[in-house]
Amino acid sequence: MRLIVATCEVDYSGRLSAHLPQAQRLIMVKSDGSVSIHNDGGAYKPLNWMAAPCSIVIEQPAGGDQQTWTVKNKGSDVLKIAISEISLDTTIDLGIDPGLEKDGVEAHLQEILSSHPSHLRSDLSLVRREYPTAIGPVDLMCRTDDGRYVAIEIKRRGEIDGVEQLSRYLELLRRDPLLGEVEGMLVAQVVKPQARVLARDRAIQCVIVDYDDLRGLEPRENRLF
Amino acid sequence: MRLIVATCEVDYSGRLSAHLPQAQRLIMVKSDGSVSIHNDGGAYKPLNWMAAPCSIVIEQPAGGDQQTWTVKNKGSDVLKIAISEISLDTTIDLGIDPGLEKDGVEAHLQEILSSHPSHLRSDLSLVRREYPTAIGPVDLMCRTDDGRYVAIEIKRRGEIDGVEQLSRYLELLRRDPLLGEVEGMLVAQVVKPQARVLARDRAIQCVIVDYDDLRGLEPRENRLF
DNA sequence: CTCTGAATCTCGTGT
DNA sequence: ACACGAGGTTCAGAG
Repeated sequence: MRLIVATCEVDYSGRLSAHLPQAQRLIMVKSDGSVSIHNDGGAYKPLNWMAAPCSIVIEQPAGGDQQTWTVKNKGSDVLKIAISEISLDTTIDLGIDPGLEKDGVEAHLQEILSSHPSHLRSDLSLVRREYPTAIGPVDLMCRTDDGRYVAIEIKRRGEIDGVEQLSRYLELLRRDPLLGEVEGMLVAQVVKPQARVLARDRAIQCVIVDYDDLRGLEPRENRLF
Repeated sequence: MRLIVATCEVDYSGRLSAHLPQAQRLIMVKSDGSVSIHNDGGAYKPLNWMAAPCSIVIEQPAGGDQQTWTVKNKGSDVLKIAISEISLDTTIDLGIDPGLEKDGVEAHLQEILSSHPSHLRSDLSLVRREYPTAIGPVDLMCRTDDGRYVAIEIKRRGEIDGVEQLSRYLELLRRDPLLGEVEGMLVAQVVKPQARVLARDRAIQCVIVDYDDLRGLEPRENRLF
């Protein structure tokens, strides 16, 4: 990884056109050739960047202290960086990274709830996870004690898209005479107001779950915290 | 901005739990207090981060060369960084950034097409941009030579969500007796196959536009390229 | 302020 | 390779 802090001016042309006036910024060049240009604020997203794979051509006019970098990728994206007044230029080999270990996203919610569908409604038992339809799998398919099917969509946050998605599944599932009148249920940690209204309009039940509560349902094992 | 290259081990707990085994990485601390931890590959997204506003507490056991950083934000997110073997530690004041100037996204497409609706279909003329409905504005409302209304949704990429969005608008617009039978049209630079099928099913016309062609429709002015 | 939708999104997964 | 969905998304704009 190469880190350069310098005064620079940047032009990007590709999926959009963008320009950065002259200012001091950090230029990060990763070992895969990707380049990103950071300012000293905002979140982690750089002001400009070029993702790997890409090629870097550096031109240095004889005698001048200014460099021009031309970074191109396979497509028609071009990043031009004019660099002057370099105040840091370091290259360090970081080696390979062992990678990030994650835990606690939608897949985990689905895993827990598939073992405890009655946590959602007392009369439910699991038919199967990832129940297939022609346009994709329903997260959970359950059945009530008196034999009605309930299609369940699990989201971290319940938004309008989730309701639409479940609606499409329901439309297909209800064409299957073996299933009969399939109910719909949207499960999420929070449900946005617009999604709630749309769900109500389509007779889809919304259930709010608490992630910490659900973790309590799991068999105790090696948890990080 | 402070740049540290060091061997570190990281734990994040918050909306999910994540762990980074010990390895050499870049730790970037911006002047707003935000922290991000980068490896030497992948795109610009860091392996772990904490967005501003947040607080950093640094503990250094007496005599040891290891530091522990605890970074917390207002919520319950916590980032713990154990740092050893520092190979770079630099702080540079970058000053404020004049900011990014963009050009060429969906808004620009809409702007050009609102001036040239006949580019989409020869019989169209503009009624108004951002035509209001109860659930949000339609990008363009046009009218055919023989007086029928056409609601147009403009996207950079036509995906299933865009069709759903336009469908909701159409459902509302068609309740208005003053408008009569409103047609739907999805305009995009590319239309994904699933979106195309759904659009066809709902009698929504798809139109592919080429951004470079459209720029040619604009009055020539100061273009970057 | 919150909420909504776009993004040069990035990143995983499955076909 | 491409398509699709999720994200600790981030970001800008509107209400």
